[in-house]
Amino acid sequence: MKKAAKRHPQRDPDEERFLEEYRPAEFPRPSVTVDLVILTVLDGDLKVLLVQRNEHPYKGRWALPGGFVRVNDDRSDQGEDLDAAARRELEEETGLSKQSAGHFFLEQVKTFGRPGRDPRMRVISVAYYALVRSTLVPLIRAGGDVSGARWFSVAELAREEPLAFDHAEILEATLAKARADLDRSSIAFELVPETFTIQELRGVHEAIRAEPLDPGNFRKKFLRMIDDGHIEAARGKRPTASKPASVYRFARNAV
Amino acid sequence: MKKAAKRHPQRDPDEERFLEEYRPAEFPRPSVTVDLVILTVLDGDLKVLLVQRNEHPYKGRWALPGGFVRVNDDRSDQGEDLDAAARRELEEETGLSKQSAGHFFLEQVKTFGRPGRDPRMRVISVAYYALVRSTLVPLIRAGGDVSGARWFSVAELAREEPLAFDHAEILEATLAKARADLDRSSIAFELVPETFTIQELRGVHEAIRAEPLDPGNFRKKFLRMIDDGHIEAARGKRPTASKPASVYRFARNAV
DNA sequence: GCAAAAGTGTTTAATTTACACCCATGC
DNA sequence: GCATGGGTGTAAATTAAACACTTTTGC
Repeated sequence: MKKAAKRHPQRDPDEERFLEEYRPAEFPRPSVTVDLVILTVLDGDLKVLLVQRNEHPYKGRWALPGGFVRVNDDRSDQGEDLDAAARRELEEETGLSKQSAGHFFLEQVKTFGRPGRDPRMRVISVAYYALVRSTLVPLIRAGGDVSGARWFSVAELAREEPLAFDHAEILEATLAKARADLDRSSIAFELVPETFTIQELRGVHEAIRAEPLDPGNFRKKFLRMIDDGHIEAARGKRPTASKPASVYRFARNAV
Repeated sequence: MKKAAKRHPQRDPDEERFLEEYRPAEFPRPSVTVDLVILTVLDGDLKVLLVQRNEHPYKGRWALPGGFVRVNDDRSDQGEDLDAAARRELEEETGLSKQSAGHFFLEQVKTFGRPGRDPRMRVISVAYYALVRSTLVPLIRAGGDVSGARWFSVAELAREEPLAFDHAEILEATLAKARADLDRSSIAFELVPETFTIQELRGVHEAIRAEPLDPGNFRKKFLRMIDDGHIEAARGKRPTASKPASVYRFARNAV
């Protein structure tokens, strides 16, 4: 990150004067929020964290957690970055801090701004999705300062109660992106423990794609990832209902 | 589109009263703009439309076209949709109207909101990319009301003058998305004429991926798309430097 | 012993990649 | 006639998909 003062070292005096005298125009502005789709895979089931609204509008409905992006027009401090706002919301909502729980996967999905999506005022919302290891889930209920937060199975959500605002649409777009990212990026490793078995990783893939995968074929793909250096063997075995399984680790230093 | 009055038919009187009395909070709000990455393929070269800034900041630099999203807080009219704002900008910038030139491909890329990206004030910008057939390009110069607009070869841009704001970053993210979309979606057809030859389509792929493709192998993939019903033969031949080539058409009615 | 899941192998088809080569046309 | 690029074919390597089978554990 560059310091604010050094951001435009090449600025000429003419421009300097322009900016000193500049006053933001009086055009109406929208509110801007970040909405979070926080996902985890628990018992082979894809789950999303929702909060219940206790104010109008959509009072009583379940909604994605989110909040306003902190902004202002001071030249020396224009507020927080979008990513920072999302990360702040994530930590507030889960009660997990970067220190206590390592890094979180967090990525922008899309921005939603249909007029009328919030009846109170014009709100434009930047949607992010976060992936949380199921090993951290038990910590969340304890730490979260927002009561009325609950994990919902994504599969069951469809036929349960409708979500607030356009959050069903946001969730849908996020799932589509997550499914696409699954093949192209390493997001699956964000949802398994530090070390994991082949079947655990397969479970994550199955949960996100919402369809079963052939264990034998998945294994072959997995072994290929070992050859490519993306995955490496770890020590120990994982006890299962039957034969104990070998555990592996994601090789962060991609070849 | 639903009518505003019917948007929440289920709203209860309690909520109705809440909304009547609701006054938007006094939190600072950012300006929100849309920035457009307008792409075309001309002579096998990927090009982007830029405008020269004639005001501070970044006076004289080249920038992506863009503008403010029109918003307000009236319950009956909260302003225009993000997609609509992008489409309006596109039509203003190119001088092409939907009527005169058919539809345009236009899709959201990502939202950029780093503090300080605009030194005047806090600006959050939703980036879109548009694809324009090269057959329409000649119309653009004539119709565009913005003078100082020019097509730049994307390949050459890197070593030419730097862009205004964070527009180099926006362009980079857009190119990455376009390359990813190329395999998964039918964007290539947005950049060839209504009927096209195999080589013309290959030229588009090569321009976006910035690398040559084997003509024979590309042909096989092309023929497979015919088998799948995505492409169909069209009447006529296209004269070339040598043997005339068969022309095809994109089958909109995907099977 | 038996169920359950780990782990292995086989077969077929489809796809990718790297080529060589023929053929029709404009000049 | 000959260069140019359209159009065709071949062979190896990799990947996807379907499925049968063997092994090791807990109970």
